[in-house]
Amino acid sequence: MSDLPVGGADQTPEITGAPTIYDVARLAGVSPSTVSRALSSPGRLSAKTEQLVRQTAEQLGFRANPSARALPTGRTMTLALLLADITNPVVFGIVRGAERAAAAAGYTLVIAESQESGPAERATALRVASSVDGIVFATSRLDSAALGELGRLKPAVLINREAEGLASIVPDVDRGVTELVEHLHLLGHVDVGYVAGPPSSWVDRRRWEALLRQGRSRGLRVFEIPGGEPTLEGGAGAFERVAASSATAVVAFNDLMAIGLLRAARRAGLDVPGSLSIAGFDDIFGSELTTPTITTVAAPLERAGEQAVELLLAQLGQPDLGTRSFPPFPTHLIARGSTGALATG
Amino acid sequence: MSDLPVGGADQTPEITGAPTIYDVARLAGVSPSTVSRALSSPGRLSAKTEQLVRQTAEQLGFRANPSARALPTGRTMTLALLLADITNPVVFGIVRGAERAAAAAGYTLVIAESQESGPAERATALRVASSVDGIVFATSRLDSAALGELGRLKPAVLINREAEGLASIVPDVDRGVTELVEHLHLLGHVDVGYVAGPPSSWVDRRRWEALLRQGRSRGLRVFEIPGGEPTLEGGAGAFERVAASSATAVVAFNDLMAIGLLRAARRAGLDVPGSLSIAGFDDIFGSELTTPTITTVAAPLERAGEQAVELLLAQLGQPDLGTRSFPPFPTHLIARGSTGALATG
DNA sequence: CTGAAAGCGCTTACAG
DNA sequence: CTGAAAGCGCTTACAG
Repeated sequence: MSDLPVGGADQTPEITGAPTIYDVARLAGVSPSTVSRALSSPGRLSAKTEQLVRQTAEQLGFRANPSARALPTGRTMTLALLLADITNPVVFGIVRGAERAAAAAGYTLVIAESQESGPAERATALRVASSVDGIVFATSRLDSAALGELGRLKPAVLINREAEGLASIVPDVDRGVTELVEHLHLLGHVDVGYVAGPPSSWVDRRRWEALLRQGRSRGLRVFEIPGGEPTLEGGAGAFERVAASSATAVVAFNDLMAIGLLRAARRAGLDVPGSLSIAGFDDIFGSELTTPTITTVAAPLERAGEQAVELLLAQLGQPDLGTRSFPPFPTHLIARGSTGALATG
Repeated sequence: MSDLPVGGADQTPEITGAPTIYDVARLAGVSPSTVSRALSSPGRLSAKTEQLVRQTAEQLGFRANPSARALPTGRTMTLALLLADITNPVVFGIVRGAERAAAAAGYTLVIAESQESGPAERATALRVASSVDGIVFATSRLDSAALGELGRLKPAVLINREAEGLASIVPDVDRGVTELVEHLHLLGHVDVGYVAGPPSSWVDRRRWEALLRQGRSRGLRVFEIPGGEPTLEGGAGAFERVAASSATAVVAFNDLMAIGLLRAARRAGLDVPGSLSIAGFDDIFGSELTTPTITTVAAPLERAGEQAVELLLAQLGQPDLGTRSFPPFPTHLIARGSTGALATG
């Protein structure tokens, strides 16, 4: 693109565009292979030659062409991160963690959003697959079969999701949910509703199961309330159903829904937590801003993003790691203002 | 990567890894050049041949290798989006818009964050430059000289920033600020403080200038109050200085700071807006969640992200568009609860 | 309209 | 330790 106007006095033998290893080789008086080796397999040349080549490359402002490098090696040095919804604050931590880990390893991160649609997610994965060395699926809306197919195409790691034969980074949901259940129990709640997330969400099922299991073991009556989209609107939309239920406390699939629910409840004149306790998951930006603040089960998502990339990178080196997974990452309760004892009266 | 176990019965002449145009050519009984043409320059072959090649490619699950394509053409079909801080909700809209526009044009988007550091941003730009066809700088912390240098390396477009010789997408700050000033004026405020953002932020200066200009023309006394980081913490940290000033209303560089300020004010027992009005910029997720909700100057950031990519794409086709820019995008006031008249007494 | 051939900028056995 | 050569998978003038 940066085509310098041709025809000027040539200080250097006619270099158009970016310098190549041939330009470096000529100037350094060595062969192109030597330049390649000096730059990409340090330590395999005489220190003197390597030094000379490096200096010459530096002087010329040489930068290896990634496409040219990728062609013979088959390694693009690029990773993809697939997200269901980039505006969901829950992905921040993941994105930042993944970005950092990728950059630290010299990899570039491609981020693609599929706006909560499974088919779109698959199409995106297929589209980016050929330009990357591996894929991290965060908040995937794909079923196991589709994920398996994509996993055969490229090394892949899942976050917040498990699927046969694929490496994954998942939360230890029970840990945080146990704390949450205990918290609600101590506050005197017995009827606890779970406002469900998208049917295609793997964590939604894990959260529901954990709540059901832990709730029962504490003698709570736990039941499911249909949710809808995992958004503010989805949460608000579930309010009618929550109000119609016997629940004195509800746990929403995520904080976005919990906040939506909270706002709908307050608009309806309900006292939270006096008349209804509300809790969520993820501890997103915003959960601490509401009145009352949202009680939530948090997880180290930034760390999860980092680990997903690290696991993927390890897999690129040793394909047999394809199935291995990190131990589940811990979750914990952050008790805030939206949960409390029922106001007497 | 997906090396099928070798040695099985070969239905097709030994295809290891992904199929290439040679595999398609062999199966279709045409030359590789013909396959290439059929797939990348539709309409230049007989309809019959093109159809045949397409079907064969489909049947084989052929996907052109982007690196191999990029090598002779010099086009990577990839764009980069550089962000100062990915956790700042203000970038959501930009990211989503840019992502959508890029995908629509068949481009892949690389997203890189430089965590509010100018040098890191430059290093990142240099690093990704060789793998992309162009760069969008959103919320850049670089000075004009650095941006100019990078702009000579690759086509570039700036969002929320102007720099000599570079295309940019900037807000019409005056529009929203005029509304804001009028709003504050009507509420009876005279002493208005501006809590400044980062010195390296171009929009920070535009916001301050617009506020100063519009404020003066309405007879307000507008003055600057040192801010700090453009974060919740930065806003909270400025509270002491705000309280020590004569301001009855403050406008913060962005909503993040406005929210931080609001919370610090309330912690200090101040009535907002009874004793102090607070406004921000950007209308981020969260501004509507606080109590009171945040009055803010909003902008169509998603549209801006889209336009930035469209402008960049246009530039790739016609390099002379390098300097041209879209008209400034409109901004407008969203008056909410954090601004009001001073409580009497 | 289609094929043969050269070339994009690297890497990497293969020799020496 | 270093060079010459082939090859990665495409595209694209150049012929016909």
